[in-house]
Amino acid sequence: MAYRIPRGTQDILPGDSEKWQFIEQRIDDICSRFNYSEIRTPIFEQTELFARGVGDSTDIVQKEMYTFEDKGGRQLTLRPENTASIVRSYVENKMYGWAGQPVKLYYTGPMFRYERPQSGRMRQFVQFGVEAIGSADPAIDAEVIGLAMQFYEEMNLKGLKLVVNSLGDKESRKAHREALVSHFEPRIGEFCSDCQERLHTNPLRILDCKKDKDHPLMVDAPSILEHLNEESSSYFDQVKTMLDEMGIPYEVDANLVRGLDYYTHTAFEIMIEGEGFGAITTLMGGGRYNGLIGDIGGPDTPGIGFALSIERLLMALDTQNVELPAEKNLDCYIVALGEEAKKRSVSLVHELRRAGIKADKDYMDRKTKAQFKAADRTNSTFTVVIGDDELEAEAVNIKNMETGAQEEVPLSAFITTMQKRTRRKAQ
RNA sequence: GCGGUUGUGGCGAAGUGGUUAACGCACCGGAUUGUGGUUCCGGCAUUCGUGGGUUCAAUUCCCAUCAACCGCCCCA
Repeated sequence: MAYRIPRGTQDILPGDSEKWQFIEQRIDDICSRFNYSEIRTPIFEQTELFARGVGDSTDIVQKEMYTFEDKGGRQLTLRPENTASIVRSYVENKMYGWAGQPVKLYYTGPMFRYERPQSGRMRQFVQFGVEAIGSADPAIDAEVIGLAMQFYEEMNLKGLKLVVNSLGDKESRKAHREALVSHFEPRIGEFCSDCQERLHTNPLRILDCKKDKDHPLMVDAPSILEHLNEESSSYFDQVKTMLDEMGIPYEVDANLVRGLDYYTHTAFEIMIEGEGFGAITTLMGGGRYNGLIGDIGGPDTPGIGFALSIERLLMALDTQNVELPAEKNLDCYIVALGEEAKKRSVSLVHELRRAGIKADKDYMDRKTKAQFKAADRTNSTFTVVIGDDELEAEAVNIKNMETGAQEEVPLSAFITTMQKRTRRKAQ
């Protein structure tokens, strides 16, 4: 084989594409109920947007971006996530001036990260996410989290765990950061090289380190929750209270940090428990990003959102044996016998389709028996036989594939008869 | 970037240093004329990821390379 699919990408073939379509319908449906509108932004942006938006110290920016230069010498990057793009669009299109604040948006589309592919991790993967921009009401935090939980519930996924934390506002984060530096600095030499780096770039992420998680200093490391100022603390309490009132169970994890720099206040993740999942347990991640819009050059505006991977959703559904509709079926398959009938079947099948009927015919010059087999494979409700006898009689033979019953119908009444039998109407 | 496993027809999967590379599924054809889902019969890899080496001989041994899968880091 001469050409291969690029590493870390996949073809979604018939049999699976129906599952994707189904999920996409459910996304559109739930977002419409929550009053979120779809936004579609480009698949690539200026590299600088991600570097600034996502954060220079993040793994995404440091080692995972697909960056290239175009013929005009512009530095561009395939989007590794969508929030930065949406915020760019929000600012560029001056959405802060729109009627109907907050602006509530959702998207579904491919994201790109240069990673070693493995279970649940691809170089091109599809995220569904929402962003609510313009409101600093804890109720919108609860709504966004509630939307994510409701989505999984409607997909019949079980064993989910919602984890929440607060990263506080700028002031709280600064206090926490200083506490972290003074806590770790004296013994930073005992930590891994990544953590030594993090001490100055982003000490918060030391808490997230898996290598050093058993180090004695980790146990009594300063918690962000202890450094929240009154406003931040009260905000977090309100979000939690609302989740309680909505009947959404959650766990507070003070070490939940998230890998992107822009988060403030509420951060959350949905994990899945259970076997057969490889190394991946995070299905969705999100949080509030009150500084981001300002960082990107817009007015100081609060925002919150989440993103989840469709691939991981499908994996989860698969491990729990949740069936998704994938079967296709046809109303009518035309079996044509003889040269004359084969020619005639071309326009016949077209007429059926114009009449709203799902129809197909043989294109492989198969024998009678094989055409019936093919009809059977398409799960067709009816088979229509047209051969020399029928042509002579100006009629067709309609066979019900379930009962085996056949009836002769005049050609002139064929289409209307099929419409009645299949209850289809012209489009 | 590092580590592990694997690489035989459309798919699944045996196999051996030496004439024609099992088997199952799928597919195609046939079992008296134009009728499916069962059964029976027949067909379907000059070739064993790619390149090189050892050998009289390699799909089987060695080396390299590529790819896939899984794991680490981190994430969705």
